[in-house]
Amino acid sequence: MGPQTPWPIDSATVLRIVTWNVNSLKARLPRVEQWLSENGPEVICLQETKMKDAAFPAEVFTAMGYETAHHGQGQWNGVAILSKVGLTDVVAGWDDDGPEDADARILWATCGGVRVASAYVPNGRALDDPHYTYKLGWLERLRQTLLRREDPSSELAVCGDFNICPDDRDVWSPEAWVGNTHVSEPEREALRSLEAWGLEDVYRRHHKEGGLYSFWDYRGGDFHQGRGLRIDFIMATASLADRSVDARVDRDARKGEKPSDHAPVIAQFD
DNA sequence: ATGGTCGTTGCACGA
Repeated sequence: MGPQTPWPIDSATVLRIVTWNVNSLKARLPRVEQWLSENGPEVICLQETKMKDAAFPAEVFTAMGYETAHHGQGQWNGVAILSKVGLTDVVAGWDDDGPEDADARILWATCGGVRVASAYVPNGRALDDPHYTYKLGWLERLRQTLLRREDPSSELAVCGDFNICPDDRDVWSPEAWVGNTHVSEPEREALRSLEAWGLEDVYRRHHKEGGLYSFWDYRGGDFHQGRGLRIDFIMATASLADRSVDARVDRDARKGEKPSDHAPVIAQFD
């Protein structure tokens, strides 16, 4: 299935939500523009834009029919939401009473009646690295934000790069990843805690088998060797997840000239 | 995974 293949077939489409870590929107703009012109999802969440708000090419997306919101900082992080079905009530960052977070990693907006977050969860780097503690704290802060501000019975989707493999099906070699970030029990427990609040991994609802990934390291020919991880999710509340009719990863977007190391994850809702 | 690349920016670090 190439990006030229119509998906979904047509007519019944009400809402398609996409999440895509683009690993620099500046470097990726030609690929992102091309992909949007071929796929035209109603809502797309981007991560790792790696630019300041002033550099965000809103006009490119406006010309394609999208309203946009961007929360960036500069050379690292940065998240965006593009929507063809309205974009209101934008919240950039945490907007709580907690400590300042220098990293631009989360952005909220309401699109077509759905509360949407674009999230770039910290990588963690290593289990003994302070960044791993930051990662777990960041995930708990997300859970607290959901508890305090959002209603699990509403239609809501937290979309993004979670930098966690929920279980061993999501890792190309669980043996090779023992002792690493992305697969540790505290990270997996943090993800389960978000599920306990009321979120569901929409892709996993529709695809139960292993070996289905959304990220492949640039190094070592990992993509062509099939060495990937599934770490990018559309996490939806039950009322929204129940509307989902399918989900897929566009592996073709990982091929070709100057690809991101992540592929877009797409969920379709009736 | 031993590392193997690509992105930022600068001569190193993050993923």
